[in-house]
Amino acid sequence: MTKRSKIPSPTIERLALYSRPLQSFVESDTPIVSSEKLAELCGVNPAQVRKDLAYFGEFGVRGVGYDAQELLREIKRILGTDREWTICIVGMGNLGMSLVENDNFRKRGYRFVAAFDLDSRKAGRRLPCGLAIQPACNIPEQVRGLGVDLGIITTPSREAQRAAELLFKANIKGILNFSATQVRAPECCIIENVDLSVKLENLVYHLETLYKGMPMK
Amino acid sequence: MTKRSKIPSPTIERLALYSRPLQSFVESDTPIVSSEKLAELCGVNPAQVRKDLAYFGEFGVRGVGYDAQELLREIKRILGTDREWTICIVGMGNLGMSLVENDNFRKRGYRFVAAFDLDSRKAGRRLPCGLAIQPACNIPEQVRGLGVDLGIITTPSREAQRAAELLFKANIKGILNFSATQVRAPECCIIENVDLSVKLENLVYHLETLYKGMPMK
DNA sequence: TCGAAATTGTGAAATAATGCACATGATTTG
DNA sequence: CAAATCATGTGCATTATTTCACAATTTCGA
Repeated sequence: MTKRSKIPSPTIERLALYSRPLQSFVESDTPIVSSEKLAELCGVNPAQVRKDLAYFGEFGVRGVGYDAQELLREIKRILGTDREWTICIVGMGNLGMSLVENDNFRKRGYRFVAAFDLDSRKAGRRLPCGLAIQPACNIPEQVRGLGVDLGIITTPSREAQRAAELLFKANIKGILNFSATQVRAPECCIIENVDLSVKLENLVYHLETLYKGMPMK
Repeated sequence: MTKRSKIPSPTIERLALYSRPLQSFVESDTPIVSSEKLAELCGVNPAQVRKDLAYFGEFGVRGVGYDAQELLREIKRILGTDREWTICIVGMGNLGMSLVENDNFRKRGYRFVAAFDLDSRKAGRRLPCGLAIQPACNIPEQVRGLGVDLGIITTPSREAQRAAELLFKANIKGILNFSATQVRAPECCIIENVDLSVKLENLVYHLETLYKGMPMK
């Protein structure tokens, strides 16, 4: 299940976070940025920024700061986002449809190359992006054939595991799962779960405790 | 013994996670559930489940397990999801539209009561759920008037802060921010950020290191 | 050229979170 | 009714993560 790594996983999450303001700095021709500035914009501690980067090398200049463009390039190289990744998506409900059209993904180098739905009546419908919805039974063949890198699951919970199995069959290596169920996966496939209502529940808990005057994190 | 003073925030996140399978158990008339079973379904350690619950009380029976229905009720009470929460959403692009229609939210007791867009040309358009899109300038008055609990931001990054300011003006207490920028907020408003491409980047990093034969989590 | 200011990189301390292991209490079985 | 079994609750050791604090390095101005 879990092997050893010396890189804390919160560090990876934050590297992605840092890249947002860095992109802005590059676009606005701000050549140099300090760990303090970056930390402020990302809501973290400056020492944290430096330590996160230190896991991978020395990218800054003491007394000066970091070259925004260079640091951004390094972070992209570290994360693996310096190349295009292809994605297929299973479950073309409202959420699925919106993700396929999502500009942020495209801008960051992700490209949707196939869209599936378990309900074969949706098959054939053409999406604004040009893709046509395919029946889920096509997944193994299509995904293998296209050499798709990542899968996104946006089916209802009860169908998530079935969608996942089809993706495993296609030998996919990573899945972003938006359904509310945990998917059981073989060793060779990495699953990242994003349960949107969990996020809302977090918010609600904090508001509740705040209102009740209880101490909170 | 209920000691609410120092609740780890991962615990809160997991409580929400536990409620999913618990709901299924209740629906399928499975009255008793063990920490081991629950842990397995959520991909965590059984001791973790017990410890998480122990922060809030003793809900199980030694040698037996937990009453699914009762535990679910308790978790909902703890999280504050035992009542309806009203939501307004700002940014009616693809993502915003899909969230408004999202069934999961409705099932969990969240209700959208207003939808806004900064582009006033979208105003007046009626959504499938019955709401009509309003211009963002209406936020302060409308949100206050309706006593909305939570805000969701689904605008492009560059407009996120502006959307947030309008929500602050309406005295909103919590915001779920889907844009790729960190929003600066006053003390009195809690922000939860959900950057979807950060999730993808995590996945990509793990795949990269896997491919390169590097040790990983 | 020197000293002050700025800012990184990092060892070590502090804090936080997890998981083990076992005492405890419930239930079942022979 | 005793023994075996099961599963919770929890003290404590372990592991993970964050933050501090300061030496090292660069820049700038007098």
